[in-house]
Amino acid sequence: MVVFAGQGDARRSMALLWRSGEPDPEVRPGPKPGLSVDVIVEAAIEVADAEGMAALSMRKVGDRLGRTGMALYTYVPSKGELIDLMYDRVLAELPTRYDLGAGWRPAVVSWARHTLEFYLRHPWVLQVSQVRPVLGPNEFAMLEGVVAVLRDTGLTPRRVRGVMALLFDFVRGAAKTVSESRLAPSATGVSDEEWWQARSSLLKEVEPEFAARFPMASWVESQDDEPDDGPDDAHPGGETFSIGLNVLLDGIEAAVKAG
Amino acid sequence: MVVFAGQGDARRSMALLWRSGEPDPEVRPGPKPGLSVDVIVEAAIEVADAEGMAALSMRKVGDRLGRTGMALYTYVPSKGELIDLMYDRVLAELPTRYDLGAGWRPAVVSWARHTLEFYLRHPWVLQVSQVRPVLGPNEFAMLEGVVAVLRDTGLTPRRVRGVMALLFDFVRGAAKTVSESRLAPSATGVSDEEWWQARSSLLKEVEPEFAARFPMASWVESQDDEPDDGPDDAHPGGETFSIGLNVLLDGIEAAVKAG
DNA sequence: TGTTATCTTTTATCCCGTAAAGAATTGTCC
DNA sequence: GGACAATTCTTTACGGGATAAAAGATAACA
Repeated sequence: MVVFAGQGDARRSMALLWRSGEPDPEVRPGPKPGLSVDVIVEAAIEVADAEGMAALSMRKVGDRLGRTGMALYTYVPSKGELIDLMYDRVLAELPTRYDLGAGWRPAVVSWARHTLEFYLRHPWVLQVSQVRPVLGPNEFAMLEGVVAVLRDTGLTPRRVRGVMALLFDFVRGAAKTVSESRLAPSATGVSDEEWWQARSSLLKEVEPEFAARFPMASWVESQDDEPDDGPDDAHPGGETFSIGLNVLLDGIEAAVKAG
Repeated sequence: MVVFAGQGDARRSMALLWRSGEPDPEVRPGPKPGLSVDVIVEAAIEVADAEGMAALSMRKVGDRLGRTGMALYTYVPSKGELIDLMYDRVLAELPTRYDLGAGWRPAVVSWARHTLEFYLRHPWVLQVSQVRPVLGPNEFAMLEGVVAVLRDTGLTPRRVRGVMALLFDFVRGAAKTVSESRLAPSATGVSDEEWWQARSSLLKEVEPEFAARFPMASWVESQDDEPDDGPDDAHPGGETFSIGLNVLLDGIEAAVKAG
C-alpha cells in the first residue's frame, strides 16, 4: 500500500509538522492531556520498526500507550498525518552535512552508507510516498546534506536533481531488497537459504529444462572465476551495493568531466 | 503495503505459475467451472490497472465476473497467489530480447524505455515485493533480455548482477515517481501544479525564513542558466530520467573499461 | 435415485479507519 | 456552592477488507 500524505486539512498538517501551532493558552478547562503528539509519534515508530508498516494500526498504537485507538484522534487528525509525522521525525537521524575534505566522492559514499543504514533501521519509511514529499523540516534538513555534496561537483542544479533522484532510487532499492529479505523469512519461520533451496528445487520440479530454456538467467547466477577483489566489505547490502555504488560514482564523474 | 508471495502451499503456487497442474480428467461430476484462473487474473489486472493496488479486493474482482468474492477461492488459494499470477502474467508484455547491433548502450536505453513504460502501464507492479521473486516463467523470460544485453559488455556475472540491480532500482524509482505524481492529484481532484502551489505557499507561511534556513534546497530547485541541450525528449520520466540514465550508462562504461 | 464431487453463495469471525455520541474531568463565571 | 463550557477519552457503530466454515446448487456416476 502506498501511503499518501494526509490530504485532510493541509494547513493543520503543516502546522503539526513544523510545530507552528499557536502555543496554547496555559490554563484551559477540561482534563489535562495524558498524551502528546510526540509520545504518539514515538510509540507509532516503535510499532512500525518492530512489526512493519502493515502492522501499524491506530488501535495498536493506542494500546501501547494505555489508551484506545480513538484517543489518538484528539492529537492527530488521521492515520495519514501520523505517518507523515513519523516520517519526518525519524529523518532527524540523518546527518545534515558530510565532510568534503577529501572531495565529493567519499562524501557521497558516506551519504549512501548512512542512508542505507537508516532505511534498514526503519524499513517502513520505504513505504511512505516520495512523490509528494511530506515537506517537513527534517526532510529539508536532510536534503541540505546531499545537495551540498553534489553541488561540490560543479554540476548544474538540473543535473544535480537528476543525480539525486538516481542516488535515492539506488539506495532505496537496495534497502528494500535487504530489508524485505530479512523480513520475509522471519514471517514464515524459514531461513533465507532454506527458502531459496526449497524454491529452486521446486523450480527444477516444475521446469526440468530450466537451464536450456533460460540460459542467460543461468549464466548470471553463476559464480565468477574472478577472485574477490580485496576483502569483501562487511557492510549491509554487501557486494551488490558496492558494485552499484561504484558504477554510480563513475557515472557522476563522467558527467562532471563532461562539464 | 508490501505484498509477499503466497507463503501457503509453495508447490501449488509454483504449479499455478508454471501451469503444470495435471490436466484434469475430461469428465467430472459437479457443475462446470464458470470461471478460470485466466479470466480471474485478467479481471484482477483490469481492476489494478484502473484503480491501483490499494483498491484491489477479492470482492471487487468477483463482482466484475458476476460472482461473489469467495467464488475466486475455488481457483486461487489466496489473494497473495493471485497477485503473483497477475505479476507474472503482465510481465509477458516485456521484450525478451533487444537489438545489440549498435552495441550495448542503445540496447540498455531501449530496455530502460520499455521497462519504464511497462511500469507506467501497470503501476501496481511496483508494489509487488521484488526480493523473493515470484519466480514465474515470464519473469525469467524477461530477465533473459536484460542479461543478454549486459553480458555483451563483457562484465563478469558478479558485476552484471550489480549493474542489473542498479538499473532496476533506477527504472522502478523513476516509474514510482511518475506514476504516483499522476495518481495522487486525481485522488484529491487537485492538479499537480495546484498542489505544489498550495504547498509552497503554506511553506512560506509556516517557515518565513525558508531560503536562509535551507540554502541548498533552495539552490537545487532553482533554474539553471544553462539552456536546454537540444530539444527535450517527450518521453515519460522526462529530463530527470534521461539525465539519470546517461549517468548510469557512463558508469557502466567506466566499469567495462576498467575490465 | 441416490451418491459424490464440484462450484458458488451465505454466514460468520476478526481485522481495519474513523464518525458520532456519551462519560469523565477540570477550568471559569455567578 | 452550582451551572456551564471545554477538553480528554471511551463506547458504540458503520462499512470495508481477507477468508474459514457451512450450506446450497449442479452435474456426472453407480
